[in-house]
Amino acid sequence: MAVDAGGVRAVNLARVLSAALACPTPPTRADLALATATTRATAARLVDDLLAGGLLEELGAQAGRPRGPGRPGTPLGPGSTLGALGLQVDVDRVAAVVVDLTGAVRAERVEDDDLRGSRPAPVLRRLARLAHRALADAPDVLVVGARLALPGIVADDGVLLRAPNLGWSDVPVAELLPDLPGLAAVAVGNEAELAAVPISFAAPGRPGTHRDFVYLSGSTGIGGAVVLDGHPVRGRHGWAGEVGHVTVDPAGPACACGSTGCLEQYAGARALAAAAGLPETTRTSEVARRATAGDARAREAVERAAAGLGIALSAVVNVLDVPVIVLGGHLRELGELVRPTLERTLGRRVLSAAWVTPVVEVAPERPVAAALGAAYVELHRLVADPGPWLEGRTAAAVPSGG
Amino acid sequence: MAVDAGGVRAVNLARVLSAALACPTPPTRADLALATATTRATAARLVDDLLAGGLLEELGAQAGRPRGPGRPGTPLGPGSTLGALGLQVDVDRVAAVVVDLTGAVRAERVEDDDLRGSRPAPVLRRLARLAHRALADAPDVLVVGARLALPGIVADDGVLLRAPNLGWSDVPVAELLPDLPGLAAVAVGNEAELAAVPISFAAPGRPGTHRDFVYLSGSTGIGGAVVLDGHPVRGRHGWAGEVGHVTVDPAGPACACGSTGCLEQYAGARALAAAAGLPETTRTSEVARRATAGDARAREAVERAAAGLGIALSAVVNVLDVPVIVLGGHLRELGELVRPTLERTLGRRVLSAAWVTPVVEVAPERPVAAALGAAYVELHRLVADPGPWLEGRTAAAVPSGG
DNA sequence: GTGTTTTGTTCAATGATGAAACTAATACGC
DNA sequence: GCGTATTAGTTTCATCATTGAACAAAACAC
Repeated sequence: MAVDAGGVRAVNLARVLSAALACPTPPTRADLALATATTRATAARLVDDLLAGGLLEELGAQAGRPRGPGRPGTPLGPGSTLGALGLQVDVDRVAAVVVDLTGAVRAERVEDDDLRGSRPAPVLRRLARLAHRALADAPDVLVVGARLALPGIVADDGVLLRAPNLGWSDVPVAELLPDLPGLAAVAVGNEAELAAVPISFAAPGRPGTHRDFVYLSGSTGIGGAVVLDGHPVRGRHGWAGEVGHVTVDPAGPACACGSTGCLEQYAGARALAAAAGLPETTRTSEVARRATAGDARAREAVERAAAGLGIALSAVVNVLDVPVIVLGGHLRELGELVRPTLERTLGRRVLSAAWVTPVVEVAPERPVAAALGAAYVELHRLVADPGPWLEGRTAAAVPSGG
Repeated sequence: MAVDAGGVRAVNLARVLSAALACPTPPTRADLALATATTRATAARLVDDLLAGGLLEELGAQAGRPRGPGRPGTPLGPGSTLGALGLQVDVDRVAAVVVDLTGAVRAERVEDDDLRGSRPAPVLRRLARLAHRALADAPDVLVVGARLALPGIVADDGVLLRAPNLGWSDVPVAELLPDLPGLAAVAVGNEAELAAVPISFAAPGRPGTHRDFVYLSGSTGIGGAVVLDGHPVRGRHGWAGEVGHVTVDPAGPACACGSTGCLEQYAGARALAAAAGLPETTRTSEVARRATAGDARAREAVERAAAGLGIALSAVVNVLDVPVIVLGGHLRELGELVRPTLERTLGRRVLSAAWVTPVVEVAPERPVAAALGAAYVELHRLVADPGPWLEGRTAAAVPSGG
């Protein structure tokens, strides 16, 4: 069973499907044959299987094909009947989204709330109710997987080891979460890592603008994700990305983690508010508003955050050679305010800046980015190996309902 | 040409060969069939091709096989007629080694010298002469590739952008290096990244003790390499691993790179010597000797280096989740002296240390580690895709000489 | 309306693996 | 010493997916 004829078919199914999803414009069977360096005969057979499985769909002939001589091809697109459930528990909200293979959000349920210091079990029951409703909102989508984004360190077996801002520790999330209809299990992942996925991908399987970047996330704390060559760097245990606890200044203020001078003490939402002379619960957008309006203390706080970010991110860039930094989470609000100092610091402290200057960008506004990314990841699992899925429902009709 | 029958064969050849090299004890055809989840018939066919190409060899029947009922199998081992040339230019030496697939060093030529501020062309000519002699030392090895390790930032096209300690800038190394007999081109790579390879691999294709670690290298400067899941993290342009310029303390001493408080200013060989009140060119082993002997300034210098390493490496571990740190280069000499402070700092500053404490190890003494790793990398290229090699020499006999 | 062009389909040939039968070589038991 | 059990390696045939070429379909262009 190393790689036999069946294995070849599985690989080529994935290749054709990936190529189809990656196409900026709906491809025909002939286009896919070209893209995957195979013959039209093979591409057509593989496409037929993918159509039967609902992974691809034949689009109307009008779908923006360039006109010209010759028989017009049949434009193909991702299937709209297959989707995944993305879940998110954050300090500010609970969310559930259903996303299909085209990238369309077929259902979105969000409940804003302050979940700092909450108890896991009730929150997870609430999340399950929300997920139920989202699934009911999209009855004609066959959901092939579910994943939950959590702002903390997650172990391989689905146990949340620690989410400092939620105040959760050693929570067996996968077990506690009530069963969802038609879904075997809910996978669990880190919020920043999952929120970075919609930056890497414009839609499931379709490359986004960047293949290599650091994404900074978070609200109170600062989480991060490093994406290289389109894949998140997860580390030995999947705990990579704790940019918030990189030391900015060993003589700096004490951090709740036991260390001193962590980035979080400079650019975390509470530290930022405190430095601006405001109550710790002040939203970052308010600090940014005051800094823009000319408030001296607010401006100083923002500068301090920018300098801290510069030092911590210089370490990341020096060690990982990532040319792009995307500011997400509450750091979005600071955006242009921190850019000058941040880019200047990077230019000075990054060794390779002489050849390539790191670029700082602001992530698009998207409160449920992590849930969206969670859904994408589940869809990518399907796309990466469609073989078993197709075998599992041979000759099965398109699902008629949830 | 996506994946056809020929592609299957290529993949399975690589699978069988990789499995054979990875085996701790010489495997038989039947063992390989088991290891690659294929049938004995297929494994035997693939092995025969690999034998014909010299990639595998049949060992004597006495090669440590467990005895028992049944027909004894034919133990197989890596071919001893195929090898690669590993080259190294360091501030302290020039080296050329020929390593075969078994991992045996068939030739080793080293010339110690101080190459700080040297001129590239003469050094590269000298390296070529050394390589010639090494190749002549191993006439019965067919050399399939060559790679040169350089202590600096290397671009994809083989240009050395900057090697601060050598004092080289923008050197088109691949062009300047005189041609070597029977070798099309010499690839170029970063010294730390290549020196880390023999830590990942006990022999070509044979896993070493660690799959995930940070390797610290260097003499004057400090280079680093991060290995995750057995593969070095190279970054967007291949410039990852500049641990030496991670900021330890933004208020620290100025660094030649233009920044302040870089790790190099704490744990670099010159900084270490200076902090110990010794001439900058003092070898690190001398500083270590004095510290061990009780010299107060030397001990302070070592402590300062250990603290700096702790802060910089905490950043690396927080961001990348690498559980093992291997001290190579001149940091080997400090070894046990820095371990207590280093491990303590890591324990305090690494967020995940509560679950997994990072381990600090000292690399084995091996002055030509980078050259060795360079040879391994070339051999791995062959192992990863033996198909073209086998086709290129169909029915060719074992080479009778260089 | 006819010719050209490109798409999609059909069909025999190719090539590698899988499965099973067969031969080879050793240990074990009597 | 000899037969049996057991495992290794080889041979042969069937299977399966791709390839390549020929064929049918559907549009544009003159």
